[in-house]
Amino acid sequence: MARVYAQHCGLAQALDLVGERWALLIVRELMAGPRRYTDLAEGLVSIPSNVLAARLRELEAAGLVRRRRLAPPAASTVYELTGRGHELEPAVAALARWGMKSLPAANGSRPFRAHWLVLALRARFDEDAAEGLSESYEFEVPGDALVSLTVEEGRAEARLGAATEPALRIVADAETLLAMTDGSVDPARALAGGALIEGDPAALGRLAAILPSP
Amino acid sequence: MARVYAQHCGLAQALDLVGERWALLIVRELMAGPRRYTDLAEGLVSIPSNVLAARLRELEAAGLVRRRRLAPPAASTVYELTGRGHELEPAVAALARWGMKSLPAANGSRPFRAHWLVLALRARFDEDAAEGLSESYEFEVPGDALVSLTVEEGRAEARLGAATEPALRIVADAETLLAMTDGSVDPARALAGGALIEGDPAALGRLAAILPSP
DNA sequence: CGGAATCCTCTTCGATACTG
DNA sequence: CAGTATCGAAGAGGATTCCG
Repeated sequence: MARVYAQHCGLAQALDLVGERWALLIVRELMAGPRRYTDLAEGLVSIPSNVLAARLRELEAAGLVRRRRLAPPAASTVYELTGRGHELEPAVAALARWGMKSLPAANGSRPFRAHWLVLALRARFDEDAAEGLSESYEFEVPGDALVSLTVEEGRAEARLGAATEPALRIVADAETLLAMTDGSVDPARALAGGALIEGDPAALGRLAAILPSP
Repeated sequence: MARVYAQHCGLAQALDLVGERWALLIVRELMAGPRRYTDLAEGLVSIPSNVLAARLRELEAAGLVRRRRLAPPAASTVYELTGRGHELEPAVAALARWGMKSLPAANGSRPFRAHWLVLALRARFDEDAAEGLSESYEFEVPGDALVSLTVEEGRAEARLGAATEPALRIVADAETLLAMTDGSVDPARALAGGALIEGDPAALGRLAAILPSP
């Protein structure tokens, strides 16, 4: 085993498992659900194919990722997080929350993917501000991703897919949506920039409250 | 700038700043307070000297670490976290909490340092279980570190140094203390193994409650 | 002795091309 | 679609040396 810290420290142990380059970004990709090899490559933007293959092997060996062969009609292989892999979410969200604060405003020079919204929403969500709240929101990038944030009794779940009876639907391009959830664009400015908002206008304020600026 | 992800994603941004090998472990070392170059090298156990120098330069350039020259009597340079560096603590604690779960029981084969207790205590501390509690605990490794955990109104602070009027003092070797805070050894077993416990016996139960197994 | 810079080797990464 | 193969460039690891 090469390049491990092998120290009796939880942080060092975590980094021995997911500290290598690209490893946590692969976890990010899988947080939104199972994905195929090529989807992963696309979502990771610039990962060399050999490195992706190597990391998947390592993460599988570490018990964080599982590969599964889909049933015949869709004959394809997908990768998904194991339970242990899902347990990384609080740590990944905490890192994302920290990183957001120094993220340059979206200006088109950095690539972004609509499904990254899932992590951004989880990272931004403020449990205290959402106390007692129960409603859902839907975000759509036409022709790309559909992301929903469902709050139940103050607990949030962000995932790919439609929301059931969302109080609010926001349709915009990926750049605008990511900028909104990063806090660099507020809903009013996004609206002016071409975003389409449907639903209860008051829900917009509640949404802003439970996704405070980082 | 080499090897950056440059993606519009908080996690990628965080990893661009602290994702390189050794970077987060340097943050771990500095969480317990300012340290000199040689202290860092000792606490990181096996870091090559050139890599430590390079990382410190990068972390300083990123605004996470500051170098400071001490006043004449102690004429020496120390490194310390900036405010932005301290903000990493929740993320580091979350990673440590995750990593602890798969940390092999302390068996002497992996190096450990007494001051890692500071991170271990912060990672293990359970705010919900500590609600309303106010008392402090002191951990000592004779001839090495003195660590205190101070809980005030359910909020914890772990740091190097003595506690004021601790409800409990535990004196043991580093291995035993780290194993205790990892949850792999319970206080009763530690006592049997030679740990010295002074203070209110009931405080031992309260301590175990606010540091649940990972 | 603290705080590095240097030299060298070895591994990994990044980019691209290629194959079952 | 799901990887493997190849190859140059960059970093990590280890030991040693240098400077105040």
